[in-house]
Amino acid sequence: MNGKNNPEWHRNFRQRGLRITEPRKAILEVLNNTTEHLSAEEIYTEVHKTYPNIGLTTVYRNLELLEEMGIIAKFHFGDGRSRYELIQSPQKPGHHHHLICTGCKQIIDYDDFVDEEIELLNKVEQALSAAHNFQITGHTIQFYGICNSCRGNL
Amino acid sequence: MNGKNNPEWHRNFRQRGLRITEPRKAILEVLNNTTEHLSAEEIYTEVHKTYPNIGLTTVYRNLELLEEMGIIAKFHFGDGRSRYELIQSPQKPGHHHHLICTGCKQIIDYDDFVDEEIELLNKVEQALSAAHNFQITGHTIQFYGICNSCRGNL
DNA sequence: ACCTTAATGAAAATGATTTTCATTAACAAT
DNA sequence: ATTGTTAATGAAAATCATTTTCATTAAGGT
Repeated sequence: MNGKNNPEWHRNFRQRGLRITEPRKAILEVLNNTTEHLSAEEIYTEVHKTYPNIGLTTVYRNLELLEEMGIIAKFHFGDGRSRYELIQSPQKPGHHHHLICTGCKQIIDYDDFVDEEIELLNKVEQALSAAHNFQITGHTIQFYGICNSCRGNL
Repeated sequence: MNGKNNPEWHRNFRQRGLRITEPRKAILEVLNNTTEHLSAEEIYTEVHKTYPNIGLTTVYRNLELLEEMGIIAKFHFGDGRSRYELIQSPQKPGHHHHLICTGCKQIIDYDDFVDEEIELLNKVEQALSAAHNFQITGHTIQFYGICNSCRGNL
């Protein structure tokens, strides 16, 4: 059901003594096949189609797990719910950032200038590490705005 | 009680037909005198000391209002509650970004490299505006990491 | 001092996420 | 293949931040 990359996370899980379960397979399956930034409930709804027994709690629990394993990233786009994205998605560009329409809430992945952004981020990261004695683990860059069609609706 | 900058927001409010009320004065007073990034409840608690009649609802309502008036900014630092900061704070550097410790949740305002960051952000902003036909209204840059003492606690 | 109505506060409602707990099912050992 | 251990699950209840409702209060123009 989800091709050759199975072994990868299987091994990853087993090393930690974690089990390969149907809900886990189904959740990763959904994440693997979307270009969107799904919320827990949206993932639940999607998984539910092929695995009707799934519980929303299980989705939450596994998203938390996957996040701390570094397999998915959790985002806050200002709509009051967390959204999740596979860090290595077959459906997406590599390192990208997000552009959010505050009107219709659509989220656009962009990677124009990301190289430059990352270069600067690295520089800032080093400066901050040194100045504040932090071990930097991640960053967030987002742009907010109003898309073309939402502007029309004003 | 809060010096010479009163007239400023008073005028601002009155122009919109909004009233100058005790709760509003008290909330702005608190925001004016902190270097922290307070949540609604923290603001409520603080205001409550000098104005015990304040309601949490009123705090939320006014924070929303102040945000849409462009007087305060609302942030999400990943601890599940919104946090607020005066955009022009007498207690803070001008345009700054945030460094968050995921251990103890402390938030550090930094402005090293902010000029460079902003320069790049402007460039990206223009590119994104053009490419996606967006009218960009804001951005978020944050770094996450683990501070020195939290690293010790691991 | 009076009126109009914006603003408030308390309580209830909502919505996302977490916790609890009894049941189920992975999978290591047999 | 069968079994035993215990990680994982699902349902229901609990929690927590935020929003809504609605009757009351108080700004501030008259």
